Amino acid sequence: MARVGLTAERLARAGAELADEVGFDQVTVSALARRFDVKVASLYSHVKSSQDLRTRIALLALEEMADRGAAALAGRAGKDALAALANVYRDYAREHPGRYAAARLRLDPEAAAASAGGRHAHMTRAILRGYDLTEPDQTHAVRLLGSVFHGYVSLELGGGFDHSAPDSEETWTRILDALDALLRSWPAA
Amino acid sequence: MARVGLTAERLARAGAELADEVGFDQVTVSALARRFDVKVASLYSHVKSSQDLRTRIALLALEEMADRGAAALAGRAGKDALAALANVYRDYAREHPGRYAAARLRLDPEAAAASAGGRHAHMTRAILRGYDLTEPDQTHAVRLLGSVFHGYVSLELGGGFDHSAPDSEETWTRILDALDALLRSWPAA
DNA sequence: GGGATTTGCCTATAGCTTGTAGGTAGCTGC
DNA sequence: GCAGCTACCTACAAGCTATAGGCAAATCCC
Repeated sequence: MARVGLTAERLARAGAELADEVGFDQVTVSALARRFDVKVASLYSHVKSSQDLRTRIALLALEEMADRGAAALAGRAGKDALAALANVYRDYAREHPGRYAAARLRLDPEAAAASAGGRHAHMTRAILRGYDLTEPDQTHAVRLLGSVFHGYVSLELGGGFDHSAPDSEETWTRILDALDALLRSWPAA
Repeated sequence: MARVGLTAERLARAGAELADEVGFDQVTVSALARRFDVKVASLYSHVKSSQDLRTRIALLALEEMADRGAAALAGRAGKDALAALANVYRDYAREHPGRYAAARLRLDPEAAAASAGGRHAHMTRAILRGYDLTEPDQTHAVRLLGSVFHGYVSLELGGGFDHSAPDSEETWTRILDALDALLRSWPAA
């Protein structure tokens, strides 16, 4: 009875890979067991449920994205920082569509609190230090940026911009320009 | 053997209701059969597969949203039109979260072509007639608006803005103001 | 080193879901 | 009123989630 060395950690990582290969909603306990060449029931010693597995993958993805974001923001400010963080999200989503989908999973409050969600919000606020916004406008802007990043990436990943000109790359650049301009002259209430 | 009067149409409608009640990804052929008090296999005469059912719900939702959008846009222009269409999406998503999720389903090209997707793009372009944008900026703007609408609604629905001030209502208003301002002074390339 | 304990993976089982094949009862048209 | 179509049925196969209980490998401890 050879021991493979399963842990919740390894399962989450393998689940993340699986998600990128076959899509997040195709990640099942069964598929993961097959990948480790192990019986399904064995996984339940490490993971509470299918939902628990998904949550772990989501937390992993959020953490990875936050790490990349932090690295990208280091030493940058203003529009430079804006573009850097935006590209982190977009590139991550294109490299790891399954993980990105996982990161969009609705977490229960407890998991959300333990997640890297706070780091993400913090990074967006850091960007806004390069612009002249005070509360509550800063929060409005944080939410706008979050919406655009997530919305664009999600539509692009869904193939929404595939078959029409101009190409997505150009639009992305121009949207970042537009956001920069908007933040520099944010309209008063 | 009482006949219930199942049709693909009725199944899609009931599926949409079910989605709003329990979430789109909880919509199963089995659950729908229970709802009609009918055996599961009976549904397969009307619907090719679980995927087919989901697609029909998605098409229904896209159509409903497009109808609402068209009604809201009638007689409006400029910022008025912008806010009207934006609110259609947001309100629809809040009234019908399951249907909204369905509308985000990735459709195969054939289904996409037969969907109301074209009407949605057309409506967004109609709004931009109130602003001074020429191609390719108009397309960039269409994509930006789509991203913001979808992104914001999606984050809001996910509870992202629930536990922090200011409330989502205010942010939404200010984002629409900001988009209007941005479209009026869209930065040159 | 060897017994006790913990831990990792196992078999077995039950319930739920998707999907197919083939049968039967009810409606429709003539 | 009966022929034929259609709607719904039973039966079944296969896959996924989840739990219970068992055996063996690793680890602890003297």
